[in-house]
Amino acid sequence: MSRKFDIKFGTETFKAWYVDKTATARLALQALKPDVLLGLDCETMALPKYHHVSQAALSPHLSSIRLIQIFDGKLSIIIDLLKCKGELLESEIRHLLETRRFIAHNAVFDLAFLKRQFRPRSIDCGCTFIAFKLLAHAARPTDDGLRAGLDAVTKGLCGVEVLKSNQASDWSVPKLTFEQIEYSALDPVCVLKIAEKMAPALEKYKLYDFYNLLKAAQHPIVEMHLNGIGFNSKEHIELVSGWREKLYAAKKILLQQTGLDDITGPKVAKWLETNLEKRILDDWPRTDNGALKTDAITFSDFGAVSPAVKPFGAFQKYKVLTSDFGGKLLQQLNEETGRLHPQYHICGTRTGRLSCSKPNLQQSPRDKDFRSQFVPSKGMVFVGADYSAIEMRVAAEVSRDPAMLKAFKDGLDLHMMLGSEIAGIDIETLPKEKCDRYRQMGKVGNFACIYGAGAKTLASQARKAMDDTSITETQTGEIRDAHRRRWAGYRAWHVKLYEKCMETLRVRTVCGKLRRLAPEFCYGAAPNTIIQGSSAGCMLQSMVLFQQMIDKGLKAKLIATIHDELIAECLPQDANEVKETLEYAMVEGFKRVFPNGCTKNLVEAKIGNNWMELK
DNA sequence: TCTCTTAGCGCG
DNA sequence: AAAGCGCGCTAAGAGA
Repeated sequence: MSRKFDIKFGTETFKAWYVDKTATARLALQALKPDVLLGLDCETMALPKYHHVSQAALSPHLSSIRLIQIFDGKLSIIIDLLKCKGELLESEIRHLLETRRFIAHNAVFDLAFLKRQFRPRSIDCGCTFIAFKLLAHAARPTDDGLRAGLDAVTKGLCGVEVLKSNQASDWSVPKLTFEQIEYSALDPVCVLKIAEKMAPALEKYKLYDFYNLLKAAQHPIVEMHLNGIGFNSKEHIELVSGWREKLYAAKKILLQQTGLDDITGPKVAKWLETNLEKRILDDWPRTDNGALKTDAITFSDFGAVSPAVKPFGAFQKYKVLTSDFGGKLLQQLNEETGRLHPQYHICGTRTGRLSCSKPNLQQSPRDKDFRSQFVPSKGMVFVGADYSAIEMRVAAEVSRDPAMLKAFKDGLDLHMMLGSEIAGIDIETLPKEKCDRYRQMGKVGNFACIYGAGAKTLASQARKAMDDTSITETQTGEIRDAHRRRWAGYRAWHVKLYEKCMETLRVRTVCGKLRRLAPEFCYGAAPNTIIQGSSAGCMLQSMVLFQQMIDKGLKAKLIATIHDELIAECLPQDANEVKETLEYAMVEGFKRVFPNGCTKNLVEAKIGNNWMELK
């Protein structure tokens, strides 16, 4: 039964209108004030056939929208889509979505459902969650204790208490309680109210340009989530059983050697404490709580001095592979699509990168057999590309180091260049058999030193990367010095940035994201934020551009992004066109951030039948 | 039994 | 003078 009632937001009172008749729903839509920004929220419910799936209501493939709530500043309408149906209503909602401006809290969630259910050509929708995170990162040095839920933000910005109990309630019941309806009416009100509070702050911190980029990026990001990625379960199961065998073999040896009942980090630490010689224990690194560290780098560092610690490394590798990537992925396959549907979190990091979860595609092992399990839909191919040495490129662009800039312009190998500096010999005269080793040292040096790593960190990194426990801190101190000589302009930029940062305690990426830093982070995190964050901005721009090409008719789907890599899929006969378009979008995305930047050898896309083949 | 923290590790 | 950074996920262990 349709119902009109009053709702209170603090001291203000607004009208609300719950509608459960199709004809009335159309009247309610027409009652919305024209031309104003609209607060938007949806409540979703699992489809009956997926009631057994936990959290099904969060997946757009396993559930549908129960309520759409829209607030125009005076009136909040709640349309019950379980009761209101029909093509006419659907086309009117689609028209509303295509022609009005909206704002929602964590809009990517609502957008995924709205896109699937109403297929609008586009939706102009801002996001108060993104805005809140941007402001938090600009104002606070850490995220500790930060709550970004709609209720917490409303309390924080407007001082108004709203119960969020409705969010977890069952939205699939045939007849909603009045409480459910009342609270659902309030959600879009909260969104519009906090948006009004945040707008001047975004202006003040000069965050609007970056906010608008993230707002645009919602579209490709929702597409990637909805599209998902194919996964070969059969091959995966075989690979994992191989890992398990290796794990058990390594475990058996260790159990015999140590006499322990199980091999766990804390137990191993205790065993080492009682079994290693004192002179080794004195040098062994410890955790914050005083226990012996039991990580791979420590084992690799001490493998040379004590043969007893060597077998722990291999065990750990397979322990992680089986627990993180064995079986867990299969559980996340979507029952409706049979695919993985990772979630990308806009503003999920303080630098401006995306983060990813359920599953986190970004941490997939580089193992060939593993990556080859990610596949296109039947009859399709992958087209993928990554930015070549994007962080070094951005380091060159922001620092204006003449040697780095020239190296990119001439298409040279920057790792080899640092390698020859370390060797103290010109590249041409460097003996062939020594080239690989020095290049690898140069690579480790380039990646660690731009963020201020010292000899100690560098030594651990080099020992692991080069599988050589004999590398000393004296040697890596020389790598650091060589880096400062070879890229002297970069060093000067870094020092200057550090000094400025210690005064302002803030750093801004080229794309405009502002980050507040604690003083102890001004040395390493400041250059990292600028370089990593601006690189991420290039990718955001390129995703937006590529999706625009798709909207204009390019026959492709966006599938995934892994920081500097973008993957699409298409029919084989369209692959060449898609490949060219992807390269264009990524080069253009870089140029949006660095209009005069060097794009030589920046991107080369590949066509393949699985993720591994794109490398 | 559940929740929270710590240590460790996968990736870029 | 010296200082790697950014995530998400898992198991183990501690505490409520």
